[in-house]
Amino acid sequence: MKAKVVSDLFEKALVQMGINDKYDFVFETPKNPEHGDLSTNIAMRLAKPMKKKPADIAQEIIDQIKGKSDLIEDLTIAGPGFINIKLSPKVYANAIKELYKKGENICRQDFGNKLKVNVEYVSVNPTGLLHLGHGRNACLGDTIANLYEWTGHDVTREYYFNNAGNQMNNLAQSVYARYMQKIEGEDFPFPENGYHGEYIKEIAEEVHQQHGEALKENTPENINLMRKAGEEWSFKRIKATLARMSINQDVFYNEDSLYKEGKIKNLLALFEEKGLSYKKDDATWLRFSEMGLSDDRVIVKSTGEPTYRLPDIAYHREKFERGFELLIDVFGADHIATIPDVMAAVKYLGYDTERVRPIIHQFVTLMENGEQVKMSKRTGKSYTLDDLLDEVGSDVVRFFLLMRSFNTHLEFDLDLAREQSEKNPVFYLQYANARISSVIENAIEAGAKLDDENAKFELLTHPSELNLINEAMNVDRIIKSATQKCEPQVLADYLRALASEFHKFYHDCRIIGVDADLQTARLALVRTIKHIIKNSLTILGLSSPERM
RNA sequence: GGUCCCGUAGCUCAGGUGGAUAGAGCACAAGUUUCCUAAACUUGGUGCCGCAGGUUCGAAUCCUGCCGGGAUCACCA
Repeated sequence: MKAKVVSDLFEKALVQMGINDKYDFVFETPKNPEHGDLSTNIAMRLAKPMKKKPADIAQEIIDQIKGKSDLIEDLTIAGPGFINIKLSPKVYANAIKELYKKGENICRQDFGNKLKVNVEYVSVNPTGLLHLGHGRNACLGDTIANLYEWTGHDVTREYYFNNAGNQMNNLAQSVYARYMQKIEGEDFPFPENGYHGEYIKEIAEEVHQQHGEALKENTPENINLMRKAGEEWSFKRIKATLARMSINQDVFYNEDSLYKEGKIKNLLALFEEKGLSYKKDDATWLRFSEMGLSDDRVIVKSTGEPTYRLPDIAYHREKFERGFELLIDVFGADHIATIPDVMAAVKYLGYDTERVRPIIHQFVTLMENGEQVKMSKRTGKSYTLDDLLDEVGSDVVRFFLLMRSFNTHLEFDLDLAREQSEKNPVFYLQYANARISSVIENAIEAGAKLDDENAKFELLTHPSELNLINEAMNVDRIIKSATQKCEPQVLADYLRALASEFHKFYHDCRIIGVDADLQTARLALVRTIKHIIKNSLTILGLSSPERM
């Protein structure tokens, strides 16, 4: 935003100097405020092609620009050849006015051009409850979807699940065993690789309540009932847990429909037709070795069942066929190995892999008193996402899961999360919003009028005001960057910086009761800040309480 | 062994396309409120940026090799 103000001037200056080629140079905000509001490395970039000293080039540029714009107060040469630019306060006044006009639309952008985006996340099979890692996946996916929505994309939130196959059999047999143990005692054998979670007992209990002892025989029909019961029980709770974090997906895509609708068959036929698959040892193999990967892999087992790769590939193809132009897949680090296979196959099928964006997030560990927590103290069972939501609430869970870059291992500090005080970073943000609400309320009571597009923003000259405006000016860049990087952490970090500038401003500058014009300008400023904070919190999926 | 992620302050982590004196939160210490919410603000300091080379005016950032931690490498999903 700031750079826009000066870049034209610089480009004109270069033309004046007879430099018409494009060179790579940047404007940036110096870390050290003594270096001005903006600085550019242009002179250093030109030193080599022009065969002159950076300082001399810088001086030439400065001579060209100086005095030509009332937006620039001063230009100086510093360090190895930087040009430091001191902007006139007018730049900030213009900027905050522009932001103020956006009102509640302030975090919205439209660079998405209605691109059809599919964000797939959570996607756990209905065999149990959600845990912390799933929580990270869910919050990431949901927030990425929010970001894309706010930037003008046409977003579909999707959940892909599989309620067939080995794991579901396993679930069914586990429920059956618990059911039988209930009737015949603890000696009834439990399947070796069964699901040991306590929740299986709950499911068995429900089955028992509903059917009594009628399902004692290990028949396919009865096992199928167990499976259904387990699936429904799990899905109900998964959805409920997600809803507690305000996560509601649009499409629940069942892997099974790929079979029912012949998508798997079609794909197999296509692979065969293209000579990409072959039979060996009764299995069907895909020639990944011809797609740039090292080894061929089985896609249909000798038993006739496909491996996970086949439906995964078919599913991606299906998403493209449904018209999506960008596929974002949110996976945990344990899925890392499947991605190259899918990508290679998708590419070979003629789709643009640039349009597939796998987001692999690292694991989460829950820490308490410096030690890893695996079991819930209260229940003695393994720690679920619901347990965490019970303890600290959705806002804290979401923020903690989002405040770190997805590709670093995340330590969830339970002690800090439990802290209902200023130590908790979530409250720091929400408090800024609540403070502004309160000020606005008081201002209205005192008879201040709020809707003033003609507010005299040029009166905002206190360093704390300028710093706050300066931070607010970054909002578009941040939202865009967070979206393109699929990195909510960028926004979370920005929000903290913005809240910090706000709190400093609040401390230094009174709003109500100062000179009328200044009061109007400051009210307009804090309302703008409030919109940014509130919208950012919304994008992150957090609430913005008006009072705290 | 191959592939991916990570290694930055006591701890947890940031570090837009390479830039000037590497930052924040927490923890620790001291202070600020007759005045719009003190869940706030102010002050205090610590870094072989894992190691070693390379690229260049300039590297925490890019390249190569190594070391350490995590994940993953099925006719399991």
